[in-house]
Amino acid sequence: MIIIDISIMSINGAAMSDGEQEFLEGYDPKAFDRPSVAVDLVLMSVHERTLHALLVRRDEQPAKGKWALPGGFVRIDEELDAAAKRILKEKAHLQSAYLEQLYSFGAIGRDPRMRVISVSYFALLPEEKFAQALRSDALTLAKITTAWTGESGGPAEASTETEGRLSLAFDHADILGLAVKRLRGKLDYSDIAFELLPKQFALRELQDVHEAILGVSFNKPAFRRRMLDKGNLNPTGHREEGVTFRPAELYRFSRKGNIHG
Amino acid sequence: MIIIDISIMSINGAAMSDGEQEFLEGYDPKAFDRPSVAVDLVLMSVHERTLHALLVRRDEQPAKGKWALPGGFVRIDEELDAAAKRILKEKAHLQSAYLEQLYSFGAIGRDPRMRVISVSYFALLPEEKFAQALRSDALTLAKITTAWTGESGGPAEASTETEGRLSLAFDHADILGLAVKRLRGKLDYSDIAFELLPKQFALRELQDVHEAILGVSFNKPAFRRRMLDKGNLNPTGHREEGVTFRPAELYRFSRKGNIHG
DNA sequence: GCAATAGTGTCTGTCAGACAATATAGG
DNA sequence: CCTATATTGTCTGACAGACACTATTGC
Repeated sequence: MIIIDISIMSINGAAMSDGEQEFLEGYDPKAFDRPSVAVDLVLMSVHERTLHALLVRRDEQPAKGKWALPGGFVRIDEELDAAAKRILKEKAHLQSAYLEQLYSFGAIGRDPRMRVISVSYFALLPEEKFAQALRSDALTLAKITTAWTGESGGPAEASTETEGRLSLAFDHADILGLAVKRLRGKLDYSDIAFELLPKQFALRELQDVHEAILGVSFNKPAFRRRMLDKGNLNPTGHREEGVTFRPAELYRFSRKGNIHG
Repeated sequence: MIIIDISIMSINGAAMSDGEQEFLEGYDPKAFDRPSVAVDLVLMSVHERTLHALLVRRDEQPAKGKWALPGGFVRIDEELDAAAKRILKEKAHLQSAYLEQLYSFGAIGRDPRMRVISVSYFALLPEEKFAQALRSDALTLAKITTAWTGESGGPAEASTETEGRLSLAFDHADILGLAVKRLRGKLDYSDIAFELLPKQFALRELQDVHEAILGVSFNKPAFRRRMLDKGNLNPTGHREEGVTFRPAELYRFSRKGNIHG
């Protein structure tokens, strides 16, 4: 048995009006009992031409020893986005990242402790920032694969060189799968690809990002044209360094576009 | 006190390890103060070539007298989707509808009573079903407009013939706006347009739905070709009735497509 | 026949894919 | 010059928009 003191349920609110009090008393007590709300982050980047995510090893029950998405409970006086940012700092040691709310997972048995509703976020990072996050021992960089392609959806698998396929905690394989689906879906009509690249990048790097995420390969001249015709890539005049062949021009993304006149 | 038998916690999955069991017995739920979790529904349809939504007049504080999205609290032993379906039945008197989770809103002061995190859903109905929902006096059919078009986003406005522009409760104008944005975004790559039409419909009706939602008008032959070329519309052999001009062929949507050989 | 809308055929501009050709770095 | 990759140019096929044309219903 678990014994829960219901008195904790009313500490948080402002004073209630009479009408409200009456309204609440007419309810089934189970309707008034509250779930916990958590935030889980899917931190993704492209590394070695493959989609990767950051996972944390659980050192507490439940699912102790398994790999999980970095997450934590939302505080009673904390906005959802603020909770996501806090977890980004606390668990991944990152000051900032592109963050976007993904989906809320609320299946009854997803956490064996109690009813937990998890608001998931997906986060995108340029590869350079992964190193910073990986200073923590508890974190690993896992390769992400899906059995499906394109629209369909479903869970994703995570694996590392040393451990092979990882067993993920809770319903985190589903969350990961949805994050991949969303990423694939938004890639070509939004600007999120640039969140995965450094400030300056070669067009080939941009193409690698697209190919890694969508799992397809593109015709190079057509891809170049398609990207440049959008009018939001500006050549910097700088070139790649340290390559043994012709160095590529580096471009910079600018949100504004080139519409003037 | 509420006493919960922990046996209900294990319906979901594999048996728990010894360590997990031990952990659960020592777990103190008081450690976290919890927000309330609610579900709000954006019930939409196309009526008289315009996007409309179902709103309910609040007869309780807070925001008494204002119009709001039909909603309610999620019960502690209820899945999120199940809560959405329950509210669909209780508040809109509808047995079924296309339902899809939209976004979770958790701003601190969005509900003056207490911290409420609202998981919003958007629902699509064929116009015929609106009549059924409107049997309740508390409900109204409001015309939805947005100051923005296309991708940008922002709040939406609701209005009726009798009351003009409505003042919506809480952050419901934002939720409505996001629902419209999602609907516009998914319209041409998904099958959701057919959720807004009866089983059999004329191509002109399908075009009306697209035009009402996107706020643009299409070239008729091009629209026809685009829809028919997808291969998931089957002519029924039946025709429109009660029109004073040439009656249109009625089509039926089939998810499978025509891929055979 | 007339009005009104359904449905078809054809031209054309846009754009992505294929592929060949040229450019430039290190050696 | 050779290798490897960047970058450009040209052809072509798919497809949406424009628009003129034909078809069918009630009156």
